[in-house]
Amino acid sequence: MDNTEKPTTPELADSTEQRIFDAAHQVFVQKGLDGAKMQEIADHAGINKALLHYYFRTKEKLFEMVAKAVINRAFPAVQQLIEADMPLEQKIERFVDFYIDLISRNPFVPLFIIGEINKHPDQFFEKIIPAAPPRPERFFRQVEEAVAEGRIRPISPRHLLVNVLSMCVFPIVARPMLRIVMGMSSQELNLFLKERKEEVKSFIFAALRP
Amino acid sequence: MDNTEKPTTPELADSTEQRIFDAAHQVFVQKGLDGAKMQEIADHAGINKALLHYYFRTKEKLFEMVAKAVINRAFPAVQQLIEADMPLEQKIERFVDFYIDLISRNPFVPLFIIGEINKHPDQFFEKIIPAAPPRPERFFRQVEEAVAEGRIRPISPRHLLVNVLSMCVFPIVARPMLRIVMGMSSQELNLFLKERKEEVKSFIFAALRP
DNA sequence: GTCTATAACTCGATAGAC
DNA sequence: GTCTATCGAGTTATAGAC
Repeated sequence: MDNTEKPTTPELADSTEQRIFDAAHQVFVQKGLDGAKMQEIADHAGINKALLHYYFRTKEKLFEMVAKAVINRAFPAVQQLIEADMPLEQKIERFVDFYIDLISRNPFVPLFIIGEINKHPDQFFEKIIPAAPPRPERFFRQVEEAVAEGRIRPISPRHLLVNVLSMCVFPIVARPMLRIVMGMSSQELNLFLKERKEEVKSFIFAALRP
Repeated sequence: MDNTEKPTTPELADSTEQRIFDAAHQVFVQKGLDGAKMQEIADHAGINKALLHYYFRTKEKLFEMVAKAVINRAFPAVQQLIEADMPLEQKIERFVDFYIDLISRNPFVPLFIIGEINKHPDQFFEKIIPAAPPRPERFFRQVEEAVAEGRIRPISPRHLLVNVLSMCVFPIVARPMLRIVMGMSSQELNLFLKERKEEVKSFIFAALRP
């Protein structure tokens, strides 16, 4: 099963360049810079190794473009929602639904970002870091207001955001580890992950009761 | 700053073999099988590349030993606590404290386990998987009892365990990503992570109120 | 633009002196 | 046990024909 979302720049759709880029995206995200081989990317794209270099010069440059695309795709989606003009409770609900869907469709992406930053911090912080990182201040203010109004119990807005993120992202990313820790089969785990949206939302709202 | 816990088999402490193993542990856990280079391990250990092969034959064998050590160090600690004879509430408190400490001292370990299972599932499931994985059934029963007694509100025991795990592990593992998402400096992030133990515990107990 | 062939290089592994 | 030197496999990158 491959549920990786592939990026598509519309004007170049189905061009050789795009096919290479999509193949590289898939392979790099799953195997990382070191684990990915140019031959494997070429095979996935259905073309010859030499063409990779014709279009992208080096493996590093190709990786750099893929990594940038991944980052610039992952963060703005979150940003939009988190900055939206919407009551706090509704925002949290939508955030959980949206984010669990997003990660489920791209289960390797968070691991890719975190792992590659750990392995190649220089390249990442020099060349790839996003132009416009999310600005969660508005969300933070909404939480503070809700606390002041007594609608929710007192809580640090940052920790709330991190708690929500953690419960959405971690179980999907850590799938293989959960199987071991909880002794679940692959099917059991899939069922379990399907229940997550509702479970996470009710857990959060239970914790926020005044 | 390097806060990686290095394993030490006492009788061999400071032997060349142990120095190599410690170096390999550090490098493999941070960079994974593909990213780690034998030269780098040799440099860390302060000896020559050839000695690595003298003591451990091949890179794969060395990796295998390190991976086994990591697994057999990570899981039993969790298992003990989760199976302990202790009231649910106290168990959760201790679990959060203990686990956040453990991961803080070994921030790369969860990522290492998850990443390597994704990249080399065969090797992992054939050779490295622990003999005795955690058995969370007792914890699950305790949760069910507490629910039945009305001490806590109804909740799926599995999801509770995963929520606790997620909130403990993810923020530390995803440190570099959090810096971007929340726009924090390195110091701010350290402070933030120090507050986590108390925040997580109060969040969980708030969610469990009947 | 795309391919085949091959050069250049990286890295794990071995031989052999000490 | 430890080192230097080197080999050989696997990969990235280039040359050159079409």
